[in-house]
Amino acid sequence: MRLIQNDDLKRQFIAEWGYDHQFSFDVVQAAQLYLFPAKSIIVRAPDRPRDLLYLVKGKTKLYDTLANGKVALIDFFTPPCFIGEMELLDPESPSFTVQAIEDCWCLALPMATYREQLLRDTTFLRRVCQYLGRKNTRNIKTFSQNQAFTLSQRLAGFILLTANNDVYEEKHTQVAQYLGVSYRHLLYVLADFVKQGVLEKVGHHYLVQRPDVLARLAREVDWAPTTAERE
Amino acid sequence: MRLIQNDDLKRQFIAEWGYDHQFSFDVVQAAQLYLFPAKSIIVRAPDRPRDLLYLVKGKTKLYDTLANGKVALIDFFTPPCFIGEMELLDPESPSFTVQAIEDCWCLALPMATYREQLLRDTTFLRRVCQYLGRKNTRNIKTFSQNQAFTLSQRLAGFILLTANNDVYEEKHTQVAQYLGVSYRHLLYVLADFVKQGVLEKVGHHYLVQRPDVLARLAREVDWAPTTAERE
DNA sequence: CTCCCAGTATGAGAAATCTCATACTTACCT
DNA sequence: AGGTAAGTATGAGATTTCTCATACTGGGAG
Repeated sequence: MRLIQNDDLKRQFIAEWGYDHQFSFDVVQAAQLYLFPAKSIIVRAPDRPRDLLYLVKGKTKLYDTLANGKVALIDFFTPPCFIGEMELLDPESPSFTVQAIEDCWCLALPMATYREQLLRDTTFLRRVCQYLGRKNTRNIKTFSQNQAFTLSQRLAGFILLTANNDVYEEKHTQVAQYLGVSYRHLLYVLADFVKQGVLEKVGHHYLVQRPDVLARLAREVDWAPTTAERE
Repeated sequence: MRLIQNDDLKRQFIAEWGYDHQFSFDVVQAAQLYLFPAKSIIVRAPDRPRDLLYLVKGKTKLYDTLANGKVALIDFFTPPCFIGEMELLDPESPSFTVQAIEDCWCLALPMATYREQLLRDTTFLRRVCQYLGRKNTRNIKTFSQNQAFTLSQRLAGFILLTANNDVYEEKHTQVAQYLGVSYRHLLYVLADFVKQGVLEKVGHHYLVQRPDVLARLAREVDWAPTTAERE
């Protein structure tokens, strides 16, 4: 994680996603811009996040650590989107691990300083409600529709979503669980992609050779990673 | 829909679910208690709901009306839970149809009177954020886990959830879509339940003969209809 | 260094589920 | 009365996906 002291870039991100409209006070000064390099951990459960983050560029994934120590993929986020809002608002809420898939830029408000103010800020609270409500609606629609698709279609979308620089290297066990299919079947379909020349296997990861073919397969699948939907 | 003027019953419901803790002002006087009979429509899209409701007893289902006029099942609610909170908080949000599965009791705050006050009430806003956040977390976990189960297991849970007085009479087309399976396959499994004596077919609906068998099948399936989780 | 575990890998047969074709019924419109 | 659309119903064959069995690998624990 690196603090980026570039006010122009910060202002540009703020304007791009309407960050300042999410609050009733002036956050332009208060917010810091951070860069989380690809694969770095943005929030590590069970620690509580130190800042309220707002993802303005990059893709992230969210993990849960199960009681048995296993790690389960839960969800994906793309800009614009809050990170750590539940931990701020709901002291009871479990916290999850968030990892950068590719380089991620985030605007950050330190909770230690702004917690009380945020909890009293009705503009902010209403925004979070809207954000959560829409996310929920979309997730439900997405999930119930996606059940209808075949694994090769859903996997195609998943690979496009999680690959970084055309390198796909998710753990098969986690992916099988996330996509709700057996490990065996996942490997069949992956092998099939390789046979068709869509992927190339290199050691323990895969290179995406034909993103176009994957995109065509995934065409109808509405992956809809979570975003805040700028106003 | 019937207004129930029974202050004792109202107080009892308020206490049972901690309704008064969801707001920073005194709602005990302000709230009305309504009874929505089984199968009646609680909110009809695209109308905006007139009241902010809080379900305290009964089960409801939520529908979306698609562009083509078809109706899609979206979600289910059990007490305690808000109804109409998104329409209150997010003017952009589409509104959905909510129908009572069985007799439903709701506490109601007329939006015309309380809208502004609610939008300024940080206690209420924080509660809704928590409610939406938890609902989201659970939905995601539930959906991704449930993909792994076979239709007979998921259908068993679905029947238990939607049956009223052991009568199951959902439209097969809607259910197939909701559960993400083909109409054909749904009918196969239903026919199988009948053959096993778990269901009995009577005209165009089914009687649940062996809820115990359904419950056993559904045992591991975490249906988790949405609730607010009392504090 | 060896043991053991998690993750990876592959085969074979079984099951769950899908697609397509075809009817019948009911409601509603004209 | 005829026409149409949606929902219901059932069969046959094709695909998708699962379960189980079996091995190989790399890395951490002792």
